[in-house]
Parts: sequence; structure tokens; C-alpha cells
Amino acid sequence: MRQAELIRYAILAAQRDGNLWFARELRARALTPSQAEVLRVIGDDPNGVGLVDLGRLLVCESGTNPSRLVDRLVAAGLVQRLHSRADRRRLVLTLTSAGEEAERFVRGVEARMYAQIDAACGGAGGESLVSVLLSLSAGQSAGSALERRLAKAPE
Amino acid sequence: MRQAELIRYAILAAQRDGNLWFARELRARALTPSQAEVLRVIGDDPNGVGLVDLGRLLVCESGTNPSRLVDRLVAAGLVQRLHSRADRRRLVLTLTSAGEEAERFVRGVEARMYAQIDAACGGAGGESLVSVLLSLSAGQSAGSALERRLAKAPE
DNA sequence: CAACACACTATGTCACGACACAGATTCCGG
DNA sequence: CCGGAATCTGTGTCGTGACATAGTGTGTTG
Repeated sequence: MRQAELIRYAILAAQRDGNLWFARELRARALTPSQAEVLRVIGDDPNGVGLVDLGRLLVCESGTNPSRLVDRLVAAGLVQRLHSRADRRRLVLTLTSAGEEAERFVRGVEARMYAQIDAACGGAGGESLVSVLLSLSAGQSAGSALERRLAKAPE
Repeated sequence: MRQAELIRYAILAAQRDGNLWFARELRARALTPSQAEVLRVIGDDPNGVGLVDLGRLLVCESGTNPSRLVDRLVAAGLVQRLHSRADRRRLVLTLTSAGEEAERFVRGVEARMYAQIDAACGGAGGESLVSVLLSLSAGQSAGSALERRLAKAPE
């Protein structure tokens, strides 16, 4: 198998197995990985975000807008959907107190995941790994979402 | 953003944008990335494979068995589903001639994708990238599927 | 102010992808 | 040989994830 093919499948395998682990950890609170990302993005912005803003910041979703993803979080009582007074087309999404509690749970699961990633990196090699991976998605849908996330939360 | 988190999202973004590109290229033949992987795995084994065998070799699917994935390829006339004479529980999946033609198309698209990956790697860094990524999925569902693929097609 | 381009959200459709379970067939211990 | 365990395929269900389109609200230009 040529190296590029191995890289392709290794990325796919790492993403899929990581997602499986994350999903199993989140199941205790009946959350999914995508829902967890939404909670984190909404929780990171104290002013609340609209659906298009949210879609532009989600790496897990390159489609138009995440209406239905948010629907389930609203139904679960974790997210509040308010119509903006200034622009009645816009929604403003904020976390409820149950949503803030769920976000803290997500942060805890993520911390365990990041410890595993640190261990796999073995201290070194992380920088070149990141630079190659970022160049693979640079300027594209998910890559741009990640760039916007980095611009909002630097360092 | 800490490095482990960046690695996590960079993997997700690379996988998603790569999959999007692949899906758009395959749309000309009404194929999806998962279907393309099935065609390649079946085509690589001249003896045909069963559903469980196929599932164990697919990186894109860690579930039980890919019945419905194969269903669509059979409906499209690309895969032939024969009941094994020796074990009537088992199926033997082989490509039809249209399936072989589709597999050649998939190979062509993959070749263009791998050229892009080679360019992004810039000649170096590929080996450490692969070793970190593989360690992230080692022994798990998708990682094991990839290991089995490598065992079948060495070098 | 009227018409029209534009922005934002919602929804219909299709194909995964994970989980659980059902039904058929083979294998194996006694 | 026989009955249960193991294996294999099929299916029901739910939540994405991508694409297309509809419908409502805004604002801009004449």
C-alpha cells in the first residue's frame, strides 16, 4: 500500500475510532459527538450565536445550517432558541443551565481524550502532524471552520 | 487551543474535507465513498468475500455487517451476491463486469487524491504522521480493519 | 414606496453508521 | 443422532451529514 493511501486510511481510522470512543463516553448523558461540539461552541460565546454562525464554526458539519442538530438539543432542554429582536430572521442560541452542566461533562470527557492523544504523540511529532493535517483541509469546508475556531480562541 | 485538541479537530477536518472531495468526484458515477471502498475490497480478492469478511476489512464501517451497503451495489448491478455452496449461511460477493469497470474508475479518482496527499506531505514527515495516527486507532475497530488490510496487501 | 436581490432558518430526501435483535444454518459436546 | 452454542445475514431504529429547495424577513435601489 503506497504511503498516501496509508495516510488516507490512517486518518479515517483515527477519526472513526476516536469518534466511537467519544460517543460511548457521551452515551451516559444521551449526547452524541456532534451535539457535544455544538454545546462547546455555543458555550464558548457569551453573546449566543445564530445558526449560520454555528454552522461556520462546526468542524463536524459542512452543510448549510445545523437546524435539526440544534432541534434535538432544544428538545432535550440544553439549548435555548430565541428570536433576535434586531433581526427577526436570526436566532440567538444560548445554553440553559442544564446545557451548561452538560457542557462541563463534555469538557471532562474531552480532557480524558486529550490525555490519550498526548500519550500517543509521545511528546514530539505533534507539530508536524498538525501542519500536514491542516494543509490537507486548508481553505475547504471543515478546514475553514477550524480556522475560524482558532481565530476566536487563540493560543 | 491545546495541541491535543487541535490534533483532534485537524484529523476530523482532514477526514471530512477529503471525504467531501472524494464524494464529489464519485458522484459522476453515482457512487459514494463507502461504496467505493467496498468495490476496492471485493475487487482485491479474486475468491470473493463474505459479509463478515468484508465488514472486518472496511475501515469505513465498524458495525456488525454491511448488508445494506452491499444491497445498493447489488441493486446497481455492480456486485454479485452468491450463496456459498459449502456453507449456506455465507454469501460470496464478487464484482460484475460493470463493477470491475466502476472499480477502475474508483482507482483513477484515488490516484488523484493520493497525488494531493503526497503534495501536502511535501516529501517528508509522512512516516511520523502515519505512526502517530496508527497508534491512535491501534487495536480498535477501524484500526484493526486497517491492520487486516495491510496484512492482506503487504509492501 | 415598490420591487428585487439577499440573508437566515426550516424541511424533504437519501445514504450512511452505530446499535440491538431476529432468523437461518452450521458446529460441537454428549 | 440431538440439542444448544456459535456463526452468518437481514432488519428495525435513531442520529447524523450532504444536497436541494422553500419560506420568511431585511435592505437597497430605482
